[in-house]
Amino acid sequence: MTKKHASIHDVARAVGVHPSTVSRVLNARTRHLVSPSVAARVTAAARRLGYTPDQVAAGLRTRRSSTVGVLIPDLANPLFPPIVRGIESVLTEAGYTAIIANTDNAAARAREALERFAARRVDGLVLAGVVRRDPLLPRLRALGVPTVLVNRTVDAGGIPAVVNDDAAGSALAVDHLLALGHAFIGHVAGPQRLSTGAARRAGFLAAIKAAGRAVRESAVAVARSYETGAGAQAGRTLLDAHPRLTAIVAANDLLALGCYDELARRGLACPRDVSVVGFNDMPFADRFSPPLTTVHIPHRLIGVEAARLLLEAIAHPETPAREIRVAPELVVRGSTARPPRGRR
Amino acid sequence: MTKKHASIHDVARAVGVHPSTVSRVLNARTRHLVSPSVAARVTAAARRLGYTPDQVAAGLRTRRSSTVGVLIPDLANPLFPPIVRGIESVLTEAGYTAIIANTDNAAARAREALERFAARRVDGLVLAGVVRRDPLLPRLRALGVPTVLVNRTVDAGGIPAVVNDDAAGSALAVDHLLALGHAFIGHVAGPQRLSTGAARRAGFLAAIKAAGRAVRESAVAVARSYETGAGAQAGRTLLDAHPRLTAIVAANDLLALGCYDELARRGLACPRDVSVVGFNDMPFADRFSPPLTTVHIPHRLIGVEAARLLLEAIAHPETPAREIRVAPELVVRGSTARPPRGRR
DNA sequence: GTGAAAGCGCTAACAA
DNA sequence: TTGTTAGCGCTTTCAC
Repeated sequence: MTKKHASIHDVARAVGVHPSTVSRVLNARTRHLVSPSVAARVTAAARRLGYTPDQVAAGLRTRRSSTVGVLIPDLANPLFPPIVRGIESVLTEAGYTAIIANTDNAAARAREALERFAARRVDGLVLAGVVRRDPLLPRLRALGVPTVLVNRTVDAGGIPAVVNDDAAGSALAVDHLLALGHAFIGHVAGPQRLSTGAARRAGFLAAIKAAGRAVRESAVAVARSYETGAGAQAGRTLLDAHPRLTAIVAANDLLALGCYDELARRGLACPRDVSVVGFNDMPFADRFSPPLTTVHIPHRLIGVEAARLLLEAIAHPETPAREIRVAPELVVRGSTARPPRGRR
Repeated sequence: MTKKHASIHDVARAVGVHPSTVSRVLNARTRHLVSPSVAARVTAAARRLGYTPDQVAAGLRTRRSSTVGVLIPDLANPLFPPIVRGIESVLTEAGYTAIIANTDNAAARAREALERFAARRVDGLVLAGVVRRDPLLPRLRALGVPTVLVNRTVDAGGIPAVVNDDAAGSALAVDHLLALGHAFIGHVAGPQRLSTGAARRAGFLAAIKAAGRAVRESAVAVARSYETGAGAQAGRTLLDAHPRLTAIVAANDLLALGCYDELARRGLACPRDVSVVGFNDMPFADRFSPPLTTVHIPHRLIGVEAARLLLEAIAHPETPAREIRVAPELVVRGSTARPPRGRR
């Protein structure tokens, strides 16, 4: 807060009019209630005095903070900036200010952040990092703040959400590999406590089945986290169990990168020996070696839709929750090719 | 803002005590003024009623919003998330909430964001995207809000700033190339209206000179922006003018990537024919093809230092501005090698 | 150690 | 069309 902002009172005195009149002029919804000449003088005085309405004080009175809390796991994870920008763009447009907090996937930090949001009386909440059975749920319900989930969702339902169509994404990856002639495809799955991990895994299995292939549960290795190291380890498990595997669908790009590492460690070439498909299409995935074939998710759009849903929920709190599922697209690059001869 | 938060008044009534007493208990600085027994009952009632102090209302009274505005060009630029996280971590620790706004390098959007910050009565400002002669400067001064610059700085001085030691970074890159035996090194410079572009360019020239080599201004091509395409174009200019160049220092990693592209277009191999050094060490630079040798900047640390400086400025507004320069490090990877035979 | 009262800057209901 | 008044939830000075 700075030295001394001019107040509505200062403007009123300068014009020789009552403060409420100034308020009326400044508020678009009530400006027509004041005579044009006075309005003009008020506007002029406000500009001359460098008057900036105190939005916080206004919020105290109107009981709306014009503020939205955005909870994400980690801003430095390349997945989230586009989502946040999408959210922010529509929120700003609507006169809201987004407040961002990182949880680093720690439940305790998420809880603290939620309490800070509550202390600021946010008008709404966007949660980008929930787990399927999120411990925050009861507190959320108690708070009664309009909330939208984005990117990941919860098992319970009842909260509006905007997510990628993960099953469709897995199918895109599997069908691409099948079309290339791969007969034996493995899956490096993400953590199953996350909706993305579970949905991509289920989608993978369903797509294999839909193609009339044998579904072997052992062709799926679950990674402990969405990080490169975990991907390498899961890749190793998979390849140890099935040396004749010719393709891997990874549940995200980092896991795919881990698979790259494990393949290199074994002296296997990608895509010559084993094809790899990622998930997310993170920035610069086209610069990897080899350039990564991956399922592109329109992250910014997901953020935009989430913010719109939230504005809706704020305006009409009783509207039943709905889930928006956004369609992903396959981006074919250099990490997939036909399987080696004799392994089709 | 949600349905009905319990207020300090509710707590007071529950305990049968005056609201001011509740306030005293809740405020660490005045708690000792109230008897232990009453304090205990107040605390219990507050917890039972689920009372969360309204930080906004408190701010109205104390004239401190406990809020800091952070202005960045683009959150989706991998440079900024680590800086923001660094800022946020120390600000949160100190009880402040960061509000982020993106400018997309548009002066008009920066101005709007600044006004929104002013309307929220932020206690401080962190600006990450200033240009050397920033048009925001006069308005900033008028606002009188404690401000810290980060990552880039302005020519005028007088505002505390935390930046990378760009000259030192350029020297690191040049010396590395010289040590490898390169005799003719070019520079793809960043936009000169940005302090980083100017400082890295100056540092490059100075390092060449310090090594006793001829300084040719024409060995520098200035890119229009810090984007891949601009890097490719500048690289082309450079290589057209000096086909015998064996190494390029790029003013950031994206420009380096552009150089990769231009080299590929010419059928030149990196690092066999031409070595390339980047600047920033962006995430996954080690995954590029070839893995990028680059000047690592401790972005998170820079954010941390900036926030500390801001807290200092908020606490002691009259402290003279100082600039903190953080030391970069060279990370040698696969994009640099000895020059081709006959070109040393 | 506790209560009373004023007021931060604004909006909104009611009067004139 | 304009003025009056009350109060959002909190902190702080002053009395007791």
